[in-house]
Amino acid sequence: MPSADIISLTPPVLHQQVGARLRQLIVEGVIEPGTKLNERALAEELRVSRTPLREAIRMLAVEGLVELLPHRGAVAALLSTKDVADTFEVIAGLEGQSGQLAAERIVDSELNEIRALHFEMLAAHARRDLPTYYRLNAKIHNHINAAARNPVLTQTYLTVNARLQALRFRSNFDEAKWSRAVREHDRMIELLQARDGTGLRKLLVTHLEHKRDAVLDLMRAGRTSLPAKVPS
Amino acid sequence: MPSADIISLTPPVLHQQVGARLRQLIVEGVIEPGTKLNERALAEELRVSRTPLREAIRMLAVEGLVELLPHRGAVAALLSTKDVADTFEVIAGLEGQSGQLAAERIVDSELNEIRALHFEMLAAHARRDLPTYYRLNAKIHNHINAAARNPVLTQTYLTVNARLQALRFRSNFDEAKWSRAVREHDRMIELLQARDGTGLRKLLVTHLEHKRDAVLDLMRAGRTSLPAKVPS
DNA sequence: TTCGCCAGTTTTGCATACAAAAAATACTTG
DNA sequence: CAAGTATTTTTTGTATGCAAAACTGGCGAA
Repeated sequence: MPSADIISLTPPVLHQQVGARLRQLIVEGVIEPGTKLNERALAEELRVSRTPLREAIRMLAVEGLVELLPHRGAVAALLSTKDVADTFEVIAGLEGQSGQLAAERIVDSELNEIRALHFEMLAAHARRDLPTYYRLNAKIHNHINAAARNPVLTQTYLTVNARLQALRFRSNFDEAKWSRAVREHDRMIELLQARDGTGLRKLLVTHLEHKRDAVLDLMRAGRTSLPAKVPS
Repeated sequence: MPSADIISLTPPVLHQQVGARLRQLIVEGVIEPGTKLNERALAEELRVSRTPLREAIRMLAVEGLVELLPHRGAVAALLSTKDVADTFEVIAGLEGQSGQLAAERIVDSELNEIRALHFEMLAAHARRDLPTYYRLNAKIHNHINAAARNPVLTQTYLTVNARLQALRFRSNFDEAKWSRAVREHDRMIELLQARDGTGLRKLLVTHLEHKRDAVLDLMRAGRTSLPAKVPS
C-alpha cells in the first residue's frame, strides 16, 4: 500500500468518517452479521446523505465486511464455517510471517513494550477479565505485526483480521483453551527475545489454529449469534 | 470473503463495471502510476456520471491501486522501492502458503492442467515471446493458488498482486534471470507432483524473492517508467 | 526575482432529484 | 381459500446541482 502522508492535517472527509464508524459498528457486532443495511435509515442515523454512506459501504465491501447484492442492498457479512476456517488459514499465514519478520527486526524497546503488555494480559487472565484480555491480546499481536516493519503486511493483516473481530468479540474460551493460549503467549516472548524467527512463525501458526478451533467449536455449538450461512 | 453467488444472473451494476474497467486501465499501465484521476474527465471518457465513478475510485483505493488525497482527488498508486519490496514480501508469504496448501490438496486433473500450461510457457520461453510468457506464468500461479482451495487466500493474493501488475507489465528479464525463473518453474511441477508442501513453499518464496530483485533492479536502473516516489 | 496576496476558475465533496428495479400489498380468478 | 397477477410502495442506482476547498494566474511589494 502506498504510504500515507506522515501527518494528515486535513480532517478526514465524510465518507471516510462514515466508513470508520460503520466498520466499528460491524466489527463490534453492534450491527449483527446478516443485517441488511438500509441506506435511507442508516444515512439518517449517521446524519449524512446517502452519497457518502454509499461510498463507505462500497469500501467496506472491498474489505469483506459487507456483501453487496445488486439492486438489493448490502448486508453485514455473514461467514460460514468454511469462510471462517479459510480466513483463519490466511491470518495464520500472515501472522506467522509477521512473527518471523518481527523476530528478525524487532528492537529492544519494542520487545520491552510487548513484554509489558504481556504482563498486563497475565493480570487480566488472573482476574478472568475477558474483555481486557482480548484488548491486550489484540494489542500484542498488533505490536508484533508492527515490529515486522512492513506496512503492506500490516494493512493486509488488519483488513483480513477485521472480518473475524465480530466473532472474537462474542466467543468465549473455556479454561483449558484460555490457559493454553496464555502459555503460547509466554513462549512468544521467549522466541522474540531469542530472535528465533522460524520458531515464532511455527508457534503463531499453531496459536492461530487453536484460536480457529475454539471459534469453530463455538460456531458449531451455536453458542455465538453467528449461525453458519446456509449452503448456497 | 463471503462466497459470491454461484451464478450471477444480474448484470453488474455500473459502479462495478466502472471499477473493473478502471482496475484494468491501472493494472495494464494505460493509466500510468502517479496520474491524477480527474473525475469530470474520466466520467466523460467512461460515459458515466461522477457518482458511480467516485464509488469505483473509493473501491480501488481500498485495494491499494489508487491513493486518495482529500479535497485533491485521486492518483494512480505510485510505489516507492520500499513499497515494492514490502509488497513482494507479502506476496511471497501468500504464494508460499498457496503452494504449500496446493501441494497438499491438488488433484491430478489440476496438476495436469498446470503441467500443460507449463509446457506452453516453455514454448513461449523458447520463442522469447515475453508477453505470452507473462500471461502463462500468471496463469500457472493463479492455478496453483486455486488448488489451495481457499477463496479468502485467492482474493487476498489477487488484490495484493494487482498492485504490482503494472510494474511486471513493464519489467523485462535478462537472459540469466529468465532462465532461472524457468528452472524454478520446472522444480515447482516436481514438488507439486511429489506433494511436497514444505518444499514448494520454500521454492515459491525464493522464486518471489528473485522476481522482487529483478523488479527492484529495473526500478533502480530507471528502466521502467515507474520512478520511485520521493521520500516523504 | 521571489514571495505573497487576491480574484477567477476548476475540482472535489455532499445533498438532492429522478429513474429503475425489487418488495410489499391488494386484488382477481380458478 | 390458494395462487397468481396487477398495483402500489419502497429501495436502490444514477445523474445533477450547489457549496466549499484547492488550484491558477496576475499583480504588487520586499
